[in-house]
Amino acid sequence: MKRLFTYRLCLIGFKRKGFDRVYSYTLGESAGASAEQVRKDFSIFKITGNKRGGYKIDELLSAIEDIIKHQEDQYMIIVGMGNIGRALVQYKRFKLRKMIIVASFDVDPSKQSKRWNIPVLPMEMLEDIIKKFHVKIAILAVTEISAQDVANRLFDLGIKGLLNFAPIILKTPDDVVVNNINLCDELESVIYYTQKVLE
Amino acid sequence: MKRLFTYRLCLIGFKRKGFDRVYSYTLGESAGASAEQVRKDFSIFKITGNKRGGYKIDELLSAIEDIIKHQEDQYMIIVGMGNIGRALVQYKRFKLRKMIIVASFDVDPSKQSKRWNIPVLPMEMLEDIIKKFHVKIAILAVTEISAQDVANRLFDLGIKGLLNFAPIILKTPDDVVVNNINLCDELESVIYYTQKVLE
DNA sequence: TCATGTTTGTGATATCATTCACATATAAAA
DNA sequence: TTTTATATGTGAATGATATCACAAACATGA
Repeated sequence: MKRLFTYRLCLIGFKRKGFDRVYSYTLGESAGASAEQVRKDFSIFKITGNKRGGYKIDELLSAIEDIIKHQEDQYMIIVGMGNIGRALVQYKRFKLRKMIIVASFDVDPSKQSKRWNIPVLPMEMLEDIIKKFHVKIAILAVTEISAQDVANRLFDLGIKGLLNFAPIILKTPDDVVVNNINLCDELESVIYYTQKVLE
Repeated sequence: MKRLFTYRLCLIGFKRKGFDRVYSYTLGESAGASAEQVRKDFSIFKITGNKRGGYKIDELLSAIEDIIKHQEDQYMIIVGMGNIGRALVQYKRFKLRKMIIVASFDVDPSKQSKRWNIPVLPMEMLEDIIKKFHVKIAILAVTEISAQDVANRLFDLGIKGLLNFAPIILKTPDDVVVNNINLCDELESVIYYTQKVLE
């Protein structure tokens, strides 16, 4: 599944370079997987190519889109307007992927201005917005101190998917999906493997 | 390896809550792994607990630190002062983990002010800084258009580890470690699994 | 001090993921 | 049209990870 996203990325790259076909070998090379891996992955999802001719990039891309599909706009909120929250609010790429941030929230009233393209609201308005836009997905970018409390509140209000930037493993109900991004750990992992490569 | 970071996170959490011991079951529960998994992981790294008494959190933590170890400060640079670059420059947590961002870079002269605690320099100064601080690790937060070019330049200047936020799979020399973070994909993956959980 | 219940540490086993190997299809060239 | 070289698609083999099952250790309470 993770690889599907990588393939898509590579395919977009190939398309930009003017190709209209790829071979499992080419794609694998660029995505960091073996050719067989690529073909197996596709066969699992019943994506089929052309013997001898490889895969047509456009067909492949739309097949992948179908699997990852959410054709409709996905409304989302961001909670926590610190460094990361602010960066994400302004991140333009979300819109291209039909991911719409309808509002952001922060406890700090001084952050509740409308300097950004998206309103920064007080926490009391969480319920209103979530109900109004039927928000199911939230981005959590608060401190680790308040992360669990805020998360609980979001779960109570019906949030079912969370992208969590707080450096803490949240306790979550079974029917909620959480994806943790810990920037320090990601960097630390780079450092670790770099040191290993350098013997 | 990935789990080691998760364990550390959980252990810090337990410590904050006042515990001084954990059991494989407790830790696994909180880290999203089975108890056996936790013990196996530890046994691989020769981390040993106390039968019946579990593991002492402090000992465990320092054992994990030893494995992930980089006791010395790690000097790093950030290239690209867009939304993400700016957020990372201000991200305070890096310092706590001995990861020091010595400078950031951007092609856009208008961004080369000293508003931040860290200087924003023109690309021409890359070599100077990398040489001066013996920088081996870089964070890439430029657009996908220029990402490959900038990356190549960094590799030429001796960068061996890269945390890449550009939505592109980079071509890299064998002795370079790259860790990709694609925010859209991370969010999309949340959406995907959330839809799945909701049947 | 001893018995007891609990938790670790780890081979054996099972599950999952990747690679191999090759039959099959087919685009392109002759 | 026929040949041929090249890719796919997929079972079988291998390798990697996770779970099971249980003996050994030892805190704790009687």
